[in-house]
Amino acid sequence: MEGTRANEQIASPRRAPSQQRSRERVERMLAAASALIAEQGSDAMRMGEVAERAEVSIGSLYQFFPDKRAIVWALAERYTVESQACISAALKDVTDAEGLRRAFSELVDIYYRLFLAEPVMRDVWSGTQADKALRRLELADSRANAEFLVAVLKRLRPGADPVSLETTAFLVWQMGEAAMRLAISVERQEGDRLVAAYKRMALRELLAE
Amino acid sequence: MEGTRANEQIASPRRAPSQQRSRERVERMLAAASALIAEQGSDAMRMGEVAERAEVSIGSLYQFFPDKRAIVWALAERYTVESQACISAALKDVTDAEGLRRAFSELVDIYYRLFLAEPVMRDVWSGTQADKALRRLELADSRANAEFLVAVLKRLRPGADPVSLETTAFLVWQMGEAAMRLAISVERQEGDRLVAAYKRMALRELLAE
DNA sequence: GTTGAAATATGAGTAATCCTCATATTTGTA
DNA sequence: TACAAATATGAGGATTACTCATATTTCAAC
Repeated sequence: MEGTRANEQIASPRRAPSQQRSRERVERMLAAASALIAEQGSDAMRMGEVAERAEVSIGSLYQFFPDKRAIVWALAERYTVESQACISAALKDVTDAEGLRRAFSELVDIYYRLFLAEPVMRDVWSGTQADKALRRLELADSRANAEFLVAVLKRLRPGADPVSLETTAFLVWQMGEAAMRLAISVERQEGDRLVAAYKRMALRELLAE
Repeated sequence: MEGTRANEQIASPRRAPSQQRSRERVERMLAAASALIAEQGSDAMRMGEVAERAEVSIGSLYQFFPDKRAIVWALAERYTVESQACISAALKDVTDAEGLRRAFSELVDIYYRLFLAEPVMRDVWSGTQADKALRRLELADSRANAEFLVAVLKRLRPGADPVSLETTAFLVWQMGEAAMRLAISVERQEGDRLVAAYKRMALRELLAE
């Protein structure tokens, strides 16, 4: 809302830290940013504050991050990589309906817990809705995750139209993210109910026909 | 991202225009804002630009809108009121499964067309994800809309647990909004498929048991 | 050990933007 | 006509993302 100019492209890192010293400092910057986001949200996070808390100068911050969004993006990427591995592992060996039911259910639980526990992730995920470049990246990511589901569905329903399976998987996946965002922004008890309802709804769709 | 301070409360209008002259000017301000949002998004919209295009001074703008978000919110409210009437009308007289199927399907189509046609609405709806105050308002609104669905479901499944119906309706509704946002941010053809898939999925859930 | 180039560090300063406020003008009414 | 309330104005205050000229550190080659 403030200095963000056209909100379109994500700039590439200004320079990758190559020395031990700078790598440590970049870690400190990310840790400081993470703490600040957890405390007050990425919107209220001030670059000067990040620098101060990381005990580096504002100039150093910009040496490695081209702009404010790049910091948020760097944090988001960590979660992305981590969860992709998790998803792949959970769905890799599913071969029947019962297996899908179990794996999917567990995956949803894991995500839900993650969302509840990590304020930074929560913030970053909400932010992706408004930031066009982040949104595109998130969609690409979501598609990649949906592919794991598609692979399972192809095994379960060999005759089905591939495009239709893609659509279903992508939609189910995005609905899941929306359900999580919703669940964490209401009372815990209602959130639990919503997540459970999403699970039912998604599985009904995935196992249909 | 810029001047937005703590992103918490929505300030009330500074003053309601009571004279003919000022009412017209406020209309011009809203029209200017709407045009600018359509062109470049609310994030890139500059208050100075709104004032200039509305041919009023920056001071006049702030006479009636306490801050930038208030303008977006004023525009959002118009859509909200309008669509609430539409939803109510569509679902009011539904009494059987086939009726629900038809009404719901039509409602989704209307919403989808609205999203496709109105860049301002699109922008505002994405914004609600990041802005906490707007988000709360949107959730309240969504709950109100879901109530219309609940009323229908209670008629269709008198024996069902009311809390469960509430949860289902609220979830289905929020999923719908997420599906719309998703559909309009991909290629038109894929968007159509996603909306159709959402319809199937939602109806399967609404008509289940 | 010296040297020099590349990497890194610094923070005062620039630019952009939201919003305020003291002041001036217009409107409606007694 | 007089006067208060409503409305209009725009220069300027306050923040904040981000730049850049300059200083320091690292490290490899000799």
